[in-house]
Amino acid sequence: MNSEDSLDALLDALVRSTFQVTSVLSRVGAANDLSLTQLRVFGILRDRRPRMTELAAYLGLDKSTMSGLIDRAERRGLLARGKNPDDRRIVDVYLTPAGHELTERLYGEVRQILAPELSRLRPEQREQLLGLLEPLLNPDDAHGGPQATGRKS
Amino acid sequence: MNSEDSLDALLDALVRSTFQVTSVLSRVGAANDLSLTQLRVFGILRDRRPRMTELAAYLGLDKSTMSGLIDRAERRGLLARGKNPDDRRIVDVYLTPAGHELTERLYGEVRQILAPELSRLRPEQREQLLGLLEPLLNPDDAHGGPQATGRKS
DNA sequence: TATTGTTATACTCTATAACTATA
DNA sequence: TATAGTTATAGAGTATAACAATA
Repeated sequence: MNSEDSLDALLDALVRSTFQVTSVLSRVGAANDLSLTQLRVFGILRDRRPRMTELAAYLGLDKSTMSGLIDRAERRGLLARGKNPDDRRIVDVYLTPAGHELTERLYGEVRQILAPELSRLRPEQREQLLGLLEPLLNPDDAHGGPQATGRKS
Repeated sequence: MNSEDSLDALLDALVRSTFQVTSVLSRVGAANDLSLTQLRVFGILRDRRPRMTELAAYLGLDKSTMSGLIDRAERRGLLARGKNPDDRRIVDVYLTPAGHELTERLYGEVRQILAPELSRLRPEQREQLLGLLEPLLNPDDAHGGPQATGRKS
């Protein structure tokens, strides 16, 4: 069946490109003693200040795993724990200035590595790719309209 | 600069969809006591019989890490080590029948999870996406021609 | 001597279970 | 009682260094 084959081929390409990008992220992280998971934590913390449980849920990790992860990064001065005055059980997490700097630097490195590949796409192709990735980014979207809806470039 | 912005947006989408797919792969792996790395090993072994060093190089891991990884999977009867008669230093690795079965089953599960999202793309959009991922899959391509070159559906 | 792979060691990542503090 | 987070523990993943076997 043709539709099945096309799905298989796409799935395969998707998985392989996923490993490709993951490999870049790991490499950049490792060069700075950060695991992929920590890189992800830093990415989330770029514009948020979640509590431990939220972070764990978002990453699909146990809260005890989060404790260790945050411990190690905190010990390096890259992020900090804050107390919530309303509910003193809650601990929220945020990047220190050093953590912010590092995060932006790492994103820059990733960008430098991937930009050459992506530059092989013409601008309108990049726009296309961005749109086609949409279903993966919002898995539970009500998929009524065409994919060109709410995004104003 | 507009071209810069479009690159940033695409990079961001690419990283996020990477984490999305990774999350699916991890979940499916974890449900069968396989790490992401082992899943990757199994994916490679699906149609190859590499030696330890090749495998390590391909995954970007140290050979000592490979030893442990292969040890644990071998202990479960999912893959095996073979001796090379030409050069007795070489150890090559291959899936056992049980390993093959498991691998195909896992790929099926991944497919079942991702298919609904990808089905939101029309067939010609899937074809498009497949083509647009090409630059990521072959990072060192001489990028002379259009991306529709050597792949025959 | 150089290469292939394993072993010893140390650290990170991860989950489960038991715990403390707060609500 | 229930929730937020930490700690204790154990196993997997990882790299570095030292090693054995083969070339």
